[in-house]
Amino acid sequence: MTPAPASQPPSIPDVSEMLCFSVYSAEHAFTQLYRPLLDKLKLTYPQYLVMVTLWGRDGRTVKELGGILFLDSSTLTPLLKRLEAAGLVTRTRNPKDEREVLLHLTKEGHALRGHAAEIARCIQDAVGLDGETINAIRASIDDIRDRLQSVERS
Amino acid sequence: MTPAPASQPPSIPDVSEMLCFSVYSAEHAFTQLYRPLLDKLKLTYPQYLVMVTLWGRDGRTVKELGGILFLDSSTLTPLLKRLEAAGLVTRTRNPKDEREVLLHLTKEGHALRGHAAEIARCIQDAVGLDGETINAIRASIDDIRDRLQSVERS
DNA sequence: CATAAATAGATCGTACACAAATTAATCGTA
DNA sequence: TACGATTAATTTGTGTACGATCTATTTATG
Repeated sequence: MTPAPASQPPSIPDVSEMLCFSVYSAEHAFTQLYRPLLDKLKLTYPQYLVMVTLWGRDGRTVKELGGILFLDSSTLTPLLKRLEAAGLVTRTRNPKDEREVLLHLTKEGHALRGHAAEIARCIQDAVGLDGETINAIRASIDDIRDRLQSVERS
Repeated sequence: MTPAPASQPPSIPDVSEMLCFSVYSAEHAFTQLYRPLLDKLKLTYPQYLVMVTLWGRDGRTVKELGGILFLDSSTLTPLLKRLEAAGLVTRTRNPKDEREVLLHLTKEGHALRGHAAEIARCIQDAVGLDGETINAIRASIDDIRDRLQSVERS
């Protein structure tokens, strides 16, 4: 007597064999690895991504930032208010178009950049793969993301 | 005359060139693609992952489920209570060890499995890559996840 | 067998993440 | 130029996520 009839009608793959779960769990692993490193800077991982974007270029609008990070303003507004409260960024309305909010790094915000470079090195070491290999994997993942996004829009 | 002095002291890569961001944004893209499909089942994406795990095998503890999905009880308890309230799972203390909570699918929980198979097909189509290619990428991502996790533990 | 240590869940506080609704400013077109 | 449509950001409500803490139960050790 078998303990259970193997599996009901439509067979669903094991969660560990699903691509979406690989991505989901890898995302968790990155977040967990970043957490103790970012704690020293009093930044969360999404806040860090925002800071990286602003270190690249200052004076962007919330909309532009959201376009880069694929985040909506309802996520960014409270996050940016926390960064403002922490003294890392300023949020000012664009005088040319009062609908827009311009984001600028403060002196303290710029100063964090140095520590962030160390963190990037830590993460590189943790992944432990050469740049060539990482770029190839990154290209694959970006390809999948773009495919998913093009379906979303259709 | 260059428009800006290239970059301040330590150079941080563009966010779009960071592996962690690829994973982060791909995760978003999956969530966004799943959302309208799962809305029909009144499930969120993390709830769906829990259901997939339970469709694979019933009667697990919260601990076991968390081990598979890399989630802890403070995330799973409220999520499972919502699934219970939706009539999809039951949560009962293990009489053999009252510390544990056993998770079982209800008839309604089992019934959803059929719809889920359709969703899996939709996602496959969205990715639009053959199984061979997907498996290779999945292996790469899982490898990175495992590397990150082994560093976390050390 | 009594009590300390370990374990499994649950609770609480903080911070994303997003849909839907709201407010304010700008644009398009008659 | 008036005014409806569009746009940018904010607010609100729901649902993850997780660290820290707490409770209840089981296990280990004297």
